[in-house]
Amino acid sequence: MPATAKSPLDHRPRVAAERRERMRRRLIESAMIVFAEKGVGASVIPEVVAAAEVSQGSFYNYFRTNDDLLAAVSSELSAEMIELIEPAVGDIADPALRAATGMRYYLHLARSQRLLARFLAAGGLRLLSQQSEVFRYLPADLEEGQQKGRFAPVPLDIVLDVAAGAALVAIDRMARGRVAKDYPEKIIAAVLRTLGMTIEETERVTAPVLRKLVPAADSLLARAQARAKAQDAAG
Amino acid sequence: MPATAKSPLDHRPRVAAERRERMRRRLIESAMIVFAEKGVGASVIPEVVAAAEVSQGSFYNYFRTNDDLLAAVSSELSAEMIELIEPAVGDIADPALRAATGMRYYLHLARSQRLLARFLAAGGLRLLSQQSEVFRYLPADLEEGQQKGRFAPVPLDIVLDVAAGAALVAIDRMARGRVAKDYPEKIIAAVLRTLGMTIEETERVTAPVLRKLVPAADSLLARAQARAKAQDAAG
Amino acid sequence: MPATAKSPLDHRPRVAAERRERMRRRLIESAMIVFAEKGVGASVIPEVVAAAEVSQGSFYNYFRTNDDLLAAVSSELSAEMIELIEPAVGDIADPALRAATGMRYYLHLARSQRLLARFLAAGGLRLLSQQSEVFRYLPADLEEGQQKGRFAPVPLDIVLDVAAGAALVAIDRMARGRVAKDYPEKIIAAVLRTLGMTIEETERVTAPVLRKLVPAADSLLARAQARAKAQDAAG
Amino acid sequence: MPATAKSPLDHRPRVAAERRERMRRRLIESAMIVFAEKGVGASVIPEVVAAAEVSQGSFYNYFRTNDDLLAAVSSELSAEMIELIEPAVGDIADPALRAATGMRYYLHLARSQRLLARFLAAGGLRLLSQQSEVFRYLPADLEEGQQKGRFAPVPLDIVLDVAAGAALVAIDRMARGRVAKDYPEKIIAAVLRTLGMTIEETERVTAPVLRKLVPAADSLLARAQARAKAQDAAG
DNA sequence: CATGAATGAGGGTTCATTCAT
DNA sequence: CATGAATGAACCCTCATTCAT
Repeated sequence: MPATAKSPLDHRPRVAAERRERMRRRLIESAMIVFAEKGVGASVIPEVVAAAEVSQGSFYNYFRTNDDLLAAVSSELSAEMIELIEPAVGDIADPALRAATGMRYYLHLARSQRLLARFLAAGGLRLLSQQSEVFRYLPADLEEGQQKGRFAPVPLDIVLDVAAGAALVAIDRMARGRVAKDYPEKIIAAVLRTLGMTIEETERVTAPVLRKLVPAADSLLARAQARAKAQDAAG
Repeated sequence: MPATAKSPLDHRPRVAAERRERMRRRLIESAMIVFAEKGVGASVIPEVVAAAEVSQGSFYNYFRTNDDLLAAVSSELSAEMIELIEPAVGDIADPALRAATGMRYYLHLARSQRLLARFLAAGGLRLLSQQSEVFRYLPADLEEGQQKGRFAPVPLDIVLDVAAGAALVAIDRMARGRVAKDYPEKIIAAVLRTLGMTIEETERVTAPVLRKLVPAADSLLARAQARAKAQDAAG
Repeated sequence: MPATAKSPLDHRPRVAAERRERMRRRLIESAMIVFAEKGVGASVIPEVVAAAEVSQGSFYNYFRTNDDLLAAVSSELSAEMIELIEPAVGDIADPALRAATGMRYYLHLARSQRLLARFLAAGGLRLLSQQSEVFRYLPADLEEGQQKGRFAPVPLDIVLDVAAGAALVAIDRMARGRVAKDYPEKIIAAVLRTLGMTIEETERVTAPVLRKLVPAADSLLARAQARAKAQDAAG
Repeated sequence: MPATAKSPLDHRPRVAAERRERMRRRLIESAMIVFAEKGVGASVIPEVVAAAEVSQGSFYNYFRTNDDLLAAVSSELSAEMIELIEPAVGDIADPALRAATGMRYYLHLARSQRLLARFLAAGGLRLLSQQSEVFRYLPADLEEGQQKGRFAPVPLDIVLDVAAGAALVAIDRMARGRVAKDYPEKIIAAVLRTLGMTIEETERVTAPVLRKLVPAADSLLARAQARAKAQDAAG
């Protein structure tokens, strides 16, 4: 068949695939909201299908278990966060500044997207492993920083544990209520001190003004946040 | 009536109260094990009554909800941990050494008592607030240390968040598998570095040999751990 | 598309709705029988699902509570009774004769349908309010009769209370055992005497031969009665 | 044993029997209140023992089933009502006046004792048979009245059914809310009309002022009513 | 594929009753 | 006899999952 052929057999599957994709995204959005509300261990399927306005039966055409759904939300979020943050930090030369900035973006994202914070806090330790996507860049940055003498020769696996824990508690705090605007910077500065940086140095690398990261309009982050807000306003 | 004659009204209620107390402890032990296995959000009552070999109905003579039970386990554990650790650190004069030693004991306890680690990890963020009993002493130690110039003038609330997060992740790691014997010391040293201590100083205050803390034979810690081991061996 | 082609979207929902309706009726039938046996305050759901040969879970797709179910049975019965009786009395000109005949039909229906009597007796005072549907026409008849001088100027609200109570006790008696064929007439005559009618007059208006009211074959009355009889024969 | 002997063996059993009797009455009081609140079909034992401040186990030393308890309350109430009403009507010569006055006292008692009304209404048809104690005198009065020509030659069993039903509905109405002071008289007048009395005659026999019947201070009626009121005021 | 009713397993809870003390 | 803990049956209800249409 020539590439230019536009038979119905070409058209129908495509629109079907698009419909399928839209439905999947609707389910994931709803799931993120429900997980954030009820916790990742809860029975969410009924609420998710209600929120997504899909039939019970259809759900199983897309996901097989609760955990499937959680994994889908989680990996989609990871990907979107990386896509937002990576371009903003990838070309920073100084590894210390790069690590600090990446973590600042991460926490500020959670701070500005309350739903994201609530979802991540709800996931807790359980998501830390899957969220490792987000921490993908940190180990390399820390090693490079250490090799370049920006950090003291401390054990980096330990620092990574502390950083993960600090992020988790920080996100939980932000999920629960408002925090000061520079709360993320203070947390990150503390983490950087575990690397042996001086207080002045930590202040310096957490000082630069960040860009405002705004999720694409059709992203999970944007859509779910919008729906959650509408819901809060209504209910 | 001679003074030595115990009236039945003195004896009967006492043995009844003792029986009741034993039953309650059996349930709490079982609950700790089941929570550690299935998570604190799960529906544990059926498994708890099975493990305790009690009838479903009996359970409700002691606890009304899952959360009641969790709170009971949690507060009993808190109390026992404090009772173990506090005598061993209470009379340390140097606040930095005191804080470091307290945290070391806390993590080593979790390291030596795998069940405890699994329970605390299962509780995650949700238990951090209730476990605050354990962190009761830390804020005061940090403030005293800061006033005495042992720590840099960093924001202590931030350090507390980082410490909590670090402990949480450390406990989770210990719950999942074996770690090096000095893993707790390395975590604590990292936390102390957030207070501006030098690396040498952090090594010094995490160096002293600790006593071996051993839970009383009739404590929740000892009994549950014993039962969990027996269970592992059997099943 | 030709006009005769029924789209699947026309057919599928219809048969689904029909199946749903059949299921609902099965449950209501079973409920009427069980309520009549065990009383309207009892826990009937397990027996109803057993009698209807449905799963427990299915029940909750149709009714949420015991009271829901009772209300459904009750209102369906009310509607069916009105549908049977109203055509037979609606066009009687004399309000006294109309009231008397309506009440006679009501009691005779209960007399010929033992299950109905048992259900109504089980409901007792609790159903009187909901059964008010059945007594919908009585107040108007009485007022009209009073205005036309057929009845003495007695307080009608009082007469209505007495009529309701008399009907209740009569139904209870018929539910418990056989009564004479003219028992309803005697009860109604007594009620009419509270309106100041003479004995001769009450005999006159309760004398006409009534049609035989027979519930439609697919009505709740007919189906439940048939099932109850089959059950009695079997058990 | 001479009548003057006062051995301990004479004293101990007596106080024991008195204690037993007091406890029994406490349980019956509580039961009357709980039945009135929750209905006679409900599970009342837990609430009754709580209200009576007795242990669960003790309950079974006094009553074996729910129905036992209900029968006890019912028969005690019957006896007390008869004891109150009978002396006030027993020596009325005219059987019509006697029947009317007896029924008036009955309804006025329920009107002034809200708890009594609520209990009787809760019992509904189920209590009518046991309450027949109360209706013990009515059949004889009616027959005597009929023989003496005070009533028309109507079937008295029918009148008794109507009277019972009227009383039931009247009591239910009084249990639910306030009614006019002469509501009982109007109901009774209507019942008397079923006996063929003229309106003027029914008014005459329901006109006499009644004594105020007041239950003895240690009666079930008085004590339960007092406790129910205290409860209402408190809760 | 979408739908939504049907299912049955499982969890939560109450309650009548028994029994050791 | 009083007590109150223990029991197990029974009830209420939710939910994941399947399947006919």
